[in-house]
Amino acid sequence: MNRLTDRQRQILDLIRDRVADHGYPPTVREIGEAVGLASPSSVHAQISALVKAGRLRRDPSKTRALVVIEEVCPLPAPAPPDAPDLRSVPLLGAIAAGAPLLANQHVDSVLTLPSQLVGRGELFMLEVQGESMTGAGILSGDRVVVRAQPTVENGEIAAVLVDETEATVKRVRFRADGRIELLSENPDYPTLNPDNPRVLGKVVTVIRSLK
Amino acid sequence: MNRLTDRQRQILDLIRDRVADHGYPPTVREIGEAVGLASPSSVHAQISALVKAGRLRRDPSKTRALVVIEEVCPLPAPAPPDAPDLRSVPLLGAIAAGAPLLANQHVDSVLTLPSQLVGRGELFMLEVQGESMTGAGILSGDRVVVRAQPTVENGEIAAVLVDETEATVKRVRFRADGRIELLSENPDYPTLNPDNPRVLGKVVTVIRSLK
DNA sequence: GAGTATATAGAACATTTGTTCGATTGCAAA
DNA sequence: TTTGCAATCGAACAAATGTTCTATATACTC
Repeated sequence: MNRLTDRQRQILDLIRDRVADHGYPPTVREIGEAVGLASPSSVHAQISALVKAGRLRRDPSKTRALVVIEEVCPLPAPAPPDAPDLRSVPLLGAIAAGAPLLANQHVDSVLTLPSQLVGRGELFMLEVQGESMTGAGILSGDRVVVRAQPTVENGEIAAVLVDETEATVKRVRFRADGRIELLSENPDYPTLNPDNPRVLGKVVTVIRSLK
Repeated sequence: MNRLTDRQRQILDLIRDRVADHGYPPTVREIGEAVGLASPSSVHAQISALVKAGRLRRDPSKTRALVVIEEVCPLPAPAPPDAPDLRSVPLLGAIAAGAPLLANQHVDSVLTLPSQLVGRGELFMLEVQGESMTGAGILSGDRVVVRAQPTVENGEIAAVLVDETEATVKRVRFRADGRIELLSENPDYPTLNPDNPRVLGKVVTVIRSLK
């Protein structure tokens, strides 16, 4: 990622300051006045750059709706040595073809969860996209904790790799002929009969954050 | 000085919440939507009353420039410091009539969850019974993490005490006449119009363990 | 030099937003 | 009943505000 320019850093600091001082963020023109930019469009350009750099969040078509995103300290990977009954569960992003599942570059973030909740074994987390499992109470945006294991029982919900690229969460059915069916829990979505499915593991927990 | 009306208190809480949640205060219309006032002028009237009561500061001719003036009060003990970013969330069992909510005898067990997931504030957990919220992806047996707060925004899912005895999880709708409707997310279940509902808090997280 | 990218300015526009005004409703006091 | 008050709504308006477009200047590259 690119470094921020002095002016961008100045703007970021200003917003932080104003929120702390006044309780609400400044407007585009207020920022311009404070940092010496005469045109709202100039500020707008800088803001957009900051948003693209991931340092600022902006709610479109709302006024005064800027939120500074604080840098997460790079945490050299101290991987807090799981307290007695806590587990560190990595949230995996895109899963590249064939790559070892838990390679570090896939880890988006780590959540510490009690083993009471997620149990034992090798764990990882996926964010569910799409509505195909709403019937089972798994909505788009939910995160599922998966226990890595090469197979599951008939009818269990699992994370499955199809096409060697994408992981989906589906209910698994083993047919007598040895093929595997992936059932959606939503009449609008089809049942999949993938050619080379690979079971990544069993979904043991569903977690949803409500906004 | 006059006492605040329920609605005024609700608006005050809402602004506080929004600043904490989003980083910037709501607009007049957003407040109206959240507390069940259809016209910006109604909200405007309430805001003016709050300003006159000294509970709110408003910068004239600025948008979204509301600042809650906190009552100076005897800091209620600064909440036991959990580990850095972990929160201990008690699972509450039956809630007896009128008894203080977090009395120890109600605590069934405690789950340690990352504040990344559950956020700030006073938290507790309930186990959902019944199918009334399946449409929102909340199934019977799920556990919900609730942030204790005296009110929520229109349309949010909350834990509400009805009949002073039982806590239910429902979607809350504020009507203009001041009454509260509790909406189920399941056509087989009715909408409730309880007489003396008490909002216990907002549902911030849903957790399900699969067998 | 020409060409390109970046930063900024200025004007114009569409939307958001706070505010005002008049009308309506419900309710309690006279 | 009438009167007054408080709360609300709906419409309207003016100001604030985010965004877009075009233009200019500066620095850097080839």
